[in-house]
Amino acid sequence: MDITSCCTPVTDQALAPEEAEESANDFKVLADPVRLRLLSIIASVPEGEICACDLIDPIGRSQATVSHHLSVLTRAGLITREQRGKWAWFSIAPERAEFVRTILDRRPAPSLS
Amino acid sequence: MDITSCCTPVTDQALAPEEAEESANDFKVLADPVRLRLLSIIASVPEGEICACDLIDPIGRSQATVSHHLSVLTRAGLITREQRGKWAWFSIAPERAEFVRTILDRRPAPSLS
DNA sequence: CTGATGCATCGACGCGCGTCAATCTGTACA
DNA sequence: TGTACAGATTGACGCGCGTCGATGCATCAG
Repeated sequence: MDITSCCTPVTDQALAPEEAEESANDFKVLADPVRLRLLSIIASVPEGEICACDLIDPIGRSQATVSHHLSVLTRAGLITREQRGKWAWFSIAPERAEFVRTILDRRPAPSLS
Repeated sequence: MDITSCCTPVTDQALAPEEAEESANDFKVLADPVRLRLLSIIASVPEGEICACDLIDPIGRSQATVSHHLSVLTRAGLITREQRGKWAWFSIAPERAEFVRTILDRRPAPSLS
């Protein structure tokens, strides 16, 4: 099917209100610069994981704020948290690695704004 | 490169704050259920375009609100607006059709929440 | 036991944004 | 002209969320 042809529907049917609500909630998780930067830092460390204490300085926000965003990302299933002694270690959720890579590739909606 | 192997960085380097800001702004456009429903309705009409007057009822919001969201989507380059007499016709921006299809496929972040 | 440290949680604050009624602009038709 | 209608814009309101200081809860060292 040629989607570039005239008068061809891009999708087969409209989203139900509940579906739209869910999708919007998914995008809300990604609609914050601090969360995107946290994702990108975690995704780029060679060890594959990083301690929460090493995320506060590069982010430049309070410890409470960083902890809040890490909790949002964890609840969304994008990262995983592992307590190790008094330190919390975070890594990209393995089954979401490909998705996170796509997100951080800066190709979600090029030439917007 | 095997991204599923242990200790392999998912991305090569972290996002700059400005890049993160831009990406977050892109996602903010999609982080609203009304905008997603507008996109999906416009994308699913067989004619490939639809009058603004035919979008108010199915959305179930005021004319002002629908107009506002249409303006956000237009400014983001996701849809195009064409004035025809007293009516405004909207269609999915051709160069974004593939992107919009991906968005509406409900695969942005499956099994979230 | 005691003090120090890492991190989550709480309460409060301020800003941004989705929403709507009212208004304004422009087009169509008589 | 004058009326009717489509739709963008404005101003105001309320809620959600990002933010931070303060506090609580662990763990570890001495």
